[in-house]
Amino acid sequence: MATIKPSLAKGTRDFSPAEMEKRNYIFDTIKQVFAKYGYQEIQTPAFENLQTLTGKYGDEGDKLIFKILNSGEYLAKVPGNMLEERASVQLIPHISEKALRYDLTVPFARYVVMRQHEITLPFKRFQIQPVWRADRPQRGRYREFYQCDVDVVGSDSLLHEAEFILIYHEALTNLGLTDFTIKLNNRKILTGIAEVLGKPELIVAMTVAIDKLDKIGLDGVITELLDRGFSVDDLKKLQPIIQLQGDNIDKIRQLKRVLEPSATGLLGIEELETVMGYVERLTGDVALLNRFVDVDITLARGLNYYTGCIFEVKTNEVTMGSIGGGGRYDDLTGMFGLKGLTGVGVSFGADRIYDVLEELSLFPAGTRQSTQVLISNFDKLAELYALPLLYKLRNAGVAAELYPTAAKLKKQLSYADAKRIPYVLLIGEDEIQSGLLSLKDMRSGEQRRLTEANLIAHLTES
RNA sequence: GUGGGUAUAGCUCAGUUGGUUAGAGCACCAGAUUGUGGUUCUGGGGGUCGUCGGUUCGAGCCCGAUUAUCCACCCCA
Repeated sequence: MATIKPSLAKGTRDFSPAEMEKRNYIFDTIKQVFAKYGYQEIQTPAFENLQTLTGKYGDEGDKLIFKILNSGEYLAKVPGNMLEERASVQLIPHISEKALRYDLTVPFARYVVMRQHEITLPFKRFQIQPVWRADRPQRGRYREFYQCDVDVVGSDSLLHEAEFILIYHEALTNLGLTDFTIKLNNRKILTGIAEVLGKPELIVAMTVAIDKLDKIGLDGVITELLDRGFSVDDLKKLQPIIQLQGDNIDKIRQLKRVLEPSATGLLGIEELETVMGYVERLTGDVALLNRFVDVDITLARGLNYYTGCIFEVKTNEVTMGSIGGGGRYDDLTGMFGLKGLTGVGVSFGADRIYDVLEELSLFPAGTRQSTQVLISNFDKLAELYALPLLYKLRNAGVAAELYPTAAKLKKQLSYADAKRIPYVLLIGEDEIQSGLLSLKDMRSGEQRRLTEANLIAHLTES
């Protein structure tokens, strides 16, 4: 076989031992918080039936799903002249029946429907697995990345929304982040605004436009809204809402006034108040809400499916897209035929959080070394002497390894140094004869001679 | 899908208006030290200058194409 230059597929990464340690630190920290709030872990397959995934993420989303080519003579089944016409999109279902999962929420919905008779509602689950998107990679955007999802299905209590705020706050704080914003909105408020303007059918156009406020500015938003069918009169009403000022209480007060004519809009407001009331009651801390939570009606993410509260988390310490997001779906499982089951959940973007922690140097230093003691290898005799000791050390719970060949001592010590092994045990002729083994502390450089029993005792307590 | 930047050693990069043998730091290997790493000193290996074509007496440098990669937009974690 011809050799080829080794390279990674676009948007993917290898993880070295050092990187895995940091990644696991993130996963462990997040997991611990999830578990504390009563969520249980599940996993689902890396790929699903294509049908399970298509049509769930909008037209744009469908394009970004990695499809898996059928096996065998996959072109044989393609009907008629589809091949000559080169109609790619129409061709896809004929040549692909499987695809890599695009997120964790849709597979979870499928899981819930398939297991509806065995799960107890409300069902609280978390899931930490990679997802794949055929997006163009750039800063903070990968084609393979991990999501850490936490969802509850079958409960309409807004307590969950409140707890998600606390989960975000606790997990991110535990990771060392100090300045981040949990943006909060509610789909019903957006619906209400469109109703008040008398143009409920334009809600999507409206939210897409005002979502861009911080990117294209007020003038840009106004231009876009006029293009999309809003009148100058509408804009007069809209403008004060888009540019809401003040703290959360002030914003809600202003919104209430504007949304007076819309029952749906007022319900959205009430939901936000309930959520924030829960957070306040749980923590007894109003400052937490003021510091980390920001009611932001320009937040419109995932509008296609969210029906209640919408979340998005951004760090203010570095420039990075959102590091988390989520919301409530009133009909999470409806697309799989199970009606009337509500779901709410949020997600952490572990890979982006990694980049943020790296940039801020927030990873704890040298969290854990793999091997505690390296036994040197002088010659065959020393090796034979060392083998039973190696076994004893491991049985005593000491992570130990024997250098596999009788290389120069310099090389063996360099190996220990590169691997940050704190102790090296030197066993040569003297040591074998006296039974006193030389233990070198690699950090201080000090060396002491110990009996086997003392050595094991020393290493197990340190 | 749209727009821009970059491509030179394993890594990060320098390389003058186009001119002899393409450099540095780090990393790696060896020696100084035959049983002592990390520090120091000395030496060494390693390059189709992304690829293909063009201009020129002469191209790492200029031009074109192509590929890869990064950044921004759309969208998203």
